[in-house]
Amino acid sequence: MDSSELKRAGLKATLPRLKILEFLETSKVRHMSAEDVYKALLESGEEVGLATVYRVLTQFEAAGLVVRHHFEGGQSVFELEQGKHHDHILCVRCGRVDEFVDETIEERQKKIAKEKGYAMTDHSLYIYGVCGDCQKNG
Amino acid sequence: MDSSELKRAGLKATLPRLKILEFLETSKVRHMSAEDVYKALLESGEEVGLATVYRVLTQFEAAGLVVRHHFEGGQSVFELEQGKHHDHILCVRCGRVDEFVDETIEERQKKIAKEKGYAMTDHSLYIYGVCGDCQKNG
DNA sequence: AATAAGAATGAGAACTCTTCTCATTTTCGT
DNA sequence: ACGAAAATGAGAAGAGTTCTCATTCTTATT
Repeated sequence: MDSSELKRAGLKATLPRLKILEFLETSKVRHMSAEDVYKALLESGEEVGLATVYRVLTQFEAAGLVVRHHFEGGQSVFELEQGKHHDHILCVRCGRVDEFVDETIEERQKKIAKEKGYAMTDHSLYIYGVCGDCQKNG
Repeated sequence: MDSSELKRAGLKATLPRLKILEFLETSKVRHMSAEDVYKALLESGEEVGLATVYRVLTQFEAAGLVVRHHFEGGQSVFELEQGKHHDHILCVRCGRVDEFVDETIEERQKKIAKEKGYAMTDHSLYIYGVCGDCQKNG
């Protein structure tokens, strides 16, 4: 396990943090709730408390290692930071998540914020729909 | 009090529903949580249970009288339906909420959904920032 | 490598928002 | 006005998340 990423983020290289980071980096699923991370670690035999998972994910978010999303459904979803901003389109049927970037939308948002007199700090855009597979399968 | 709106929406004209609807229609604040509605009714001497407020707002949403938003911060916020779709820009400092419509963004969203193979059902766009007043005052 | 000080962890309590349960009350067609 | 069906209110319960605090781990220093 490599602790340099944590150190670079200003976090001590503790075992739980290393395990969580490693899991996020090796998982094929990119968007996970705290509970998802907790369960996955348990199943792979790692002993990490749920409170720690929440704490660590929040720290990772503050450190910019991870991005937190508020998809519909109430619980936070975390995603490894990949450097490039993107928005999400999700399937309301199966929960699938796809990503996209649209420069035109980005520009319009900046324009709107300026027009309304806001200093824009952030934005979130979610498109909901039924994905191709779910349209076929009923 | 006018019960025709409720009847039109397929809901019995009960006292709690009338009071809640009237409150939503006369309030100057347009975006309110269930708790906000509950407290406001209490203060004006109306006896309505919190569970009923939640239930009724959810029914109003299903009936299309009201739109539910998931602003950051965990709790649902409700807004009287005004016929015309719009998105929101909110101040992270004072909580102020402004509305906007941008046809270009709407179009791009449809295009993206189509490209990704989704049958779009809905979308949510929130811009966060610091409003003009808050920029001046610190 | 041992130590000591401070930070992090884990278990469960606690908290917030929301929904559920069910006995009681209200609505509305007749 | 009556009665069946629906709605309400109070509190319990549930989901997700944060907090508390005693114990354990990390790391800088010997």
